[in-house]
Amino acid sequence: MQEIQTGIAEKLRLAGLRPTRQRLALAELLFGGGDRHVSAESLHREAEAARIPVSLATVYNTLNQFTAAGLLREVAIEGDRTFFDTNTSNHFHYFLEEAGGLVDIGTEELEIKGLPSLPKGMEVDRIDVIVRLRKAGSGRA
Amino acid sequence: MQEIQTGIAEKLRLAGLRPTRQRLALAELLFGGGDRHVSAESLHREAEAARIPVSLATVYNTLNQFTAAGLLREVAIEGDRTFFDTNTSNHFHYFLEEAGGLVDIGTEELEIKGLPSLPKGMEVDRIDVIVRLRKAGSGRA
DNA sequence: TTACATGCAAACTGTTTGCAAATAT
DNA sequence: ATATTTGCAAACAGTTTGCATGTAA
Repeated sequence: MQEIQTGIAEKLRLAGLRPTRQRLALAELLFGGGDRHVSAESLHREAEAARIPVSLATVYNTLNQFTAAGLLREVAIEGDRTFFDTNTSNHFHYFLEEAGGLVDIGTEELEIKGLPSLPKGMEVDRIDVIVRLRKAGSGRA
Repeated sequence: MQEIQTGIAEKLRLAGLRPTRQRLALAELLFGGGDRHVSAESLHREAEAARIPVSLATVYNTLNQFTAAGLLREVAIEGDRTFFDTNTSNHFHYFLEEAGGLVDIGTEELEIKGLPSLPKGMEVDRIDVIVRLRKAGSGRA
């Protein structure tokens, strides 16, 4: 674990990003608590609710910048919106199909084995695992 | 050829879809050979190249209908386009980051263990695994 | 002061949809 | 004959971008 609030401006600086009002506020929302999964829309709504004036475009830009800087991770979910995860370490997800929500699965709990030999000249960048859950009894296709 | 087409028409009928010219042609492209990964755009281009007149809207509709009918499977890749896989059985994917391509990993080769207890009232619908590959030596972030 | 960040609106991309014409049964 | 499907273009949603204004260093 690292330092918490004071570290945010520093964190941005280290990432080569000026700690502006908007970025600080968004970073606070994102990294102030525990691990989070957000979309641009959801974060924007949250900012509005917190009386932080930020345009949606800036939220998009900020999320992309944070991702490029390694502060966030993009989660591949099919469908329209893009999700960002504040937990950038290696871990996997439950995806709640009805609700559309994401929940972390701790890395240590899940293990992948038997990865066959890779196409030559290739190496693993990372592995995304999404366990899709549905209400028990919704039956199968 | 008649052989194949007849089987495909049957397949569509069983799925509750009228075997129209366009659907037959697209189904032929999709299911005529081995397993395939397509996007609406790529399939549309392929159809044009094969002198099959189909509008892009119909390609979209058809892919969605085939997916709803269980003939295709949607693959979750972050980014703009949606991919469809003709292999609907349980299996996983390599994603070639530079090229943007998908390659199957046979199920039996890969194994997931240690799935923790699920949130109550939930059951696993399916598990998506995407092993992201990059050119060896592209270094890490 | 000066380069960078923000906000707005317009632009863009992939995808969906309304409706008239065409087609399958 | 009748319900479905097609194609086109317009509509849409999410996201990106150009440019004038504001702000951090």
